[in-house]
Amino acid sequence: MSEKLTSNRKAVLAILNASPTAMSAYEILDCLHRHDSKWKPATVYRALNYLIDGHYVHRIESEQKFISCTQTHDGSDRHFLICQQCGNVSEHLLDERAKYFLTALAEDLDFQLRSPYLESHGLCHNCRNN
Amino acid sequence: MSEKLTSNRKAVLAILNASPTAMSAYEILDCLHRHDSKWKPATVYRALNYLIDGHYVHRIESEQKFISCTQTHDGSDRHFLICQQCGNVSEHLLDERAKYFLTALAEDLDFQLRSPYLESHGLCHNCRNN
DNA sequence: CAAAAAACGTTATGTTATAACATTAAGACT
DNA sequence: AGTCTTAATGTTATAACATAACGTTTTTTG
Repeated sequence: MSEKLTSNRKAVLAILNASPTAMSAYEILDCLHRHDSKWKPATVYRALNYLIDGHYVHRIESEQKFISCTQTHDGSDRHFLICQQCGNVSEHLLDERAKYFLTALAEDLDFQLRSPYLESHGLCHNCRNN
Repeated sequence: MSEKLTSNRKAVLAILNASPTAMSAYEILDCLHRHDSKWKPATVYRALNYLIDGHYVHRIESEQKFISCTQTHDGSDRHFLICQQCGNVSEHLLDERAKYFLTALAEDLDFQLRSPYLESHGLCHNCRNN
């Protein structure tokens, strides 16, 4: 859990840790520029890719944004709930029943699912109740 | 079903109709340039957005690509199976059971699903059996 | 300490998508 | 048909997302 990160990677992760919403790489870059103008897109993307490989961070495919990981896991079988109103993203693990269901649903269509994964868009608890 | 399309829209749709795999807007643009150099990105995107609104075409969110629609429907409750090997995309409707399952899965996490929708990545029948 | 590997800095460029505004084409109503 | 209106298009520019390539520095390790 606590291998140590280089300062670049730590800086990028710190920004994502402080954000409940997913951020684009360039939003992260803007944030970093407040402290230091040295940052360049490639540097941010390199840090992000490392953090993603290590499951410190996830990429939300449907939004091309990044969010810090809040779960202990091996990187698969995730379920992201993305609120369309406030932008908050919550991360959950797909349970066995859900994994089975998704796998079987694909199987019925003669398709071998790579690995169960879900991104769901809608309204979070707070936004639903105004 | 058969309102008539302008020539730009017809041209873009014809290209997608001829492709079993999803195409990026710029791949479509390259195709169109073989016949006429007049095409510009904005023209292609305008046609695509119109075709998407009319459910002639879908956008595959996880790939930022476009595919022609093969189902009759109102635009919701789709399930796309995207083959990682050959790139083919097949489109299906989520049945009531699947819609219920996905909605309940979100509901258990205190989240109100916008509308059931799935993009699944894996291996299609052909690629699985080499 | 020397060699190798990993990370970083930097520049450039590739890819995806839309804003803004002028012009043309199409439909609708006397 | 003529004019008014709206829809579609052409065109230019630029925003937003992402990586290639290559040289340098730092870290690891034998």
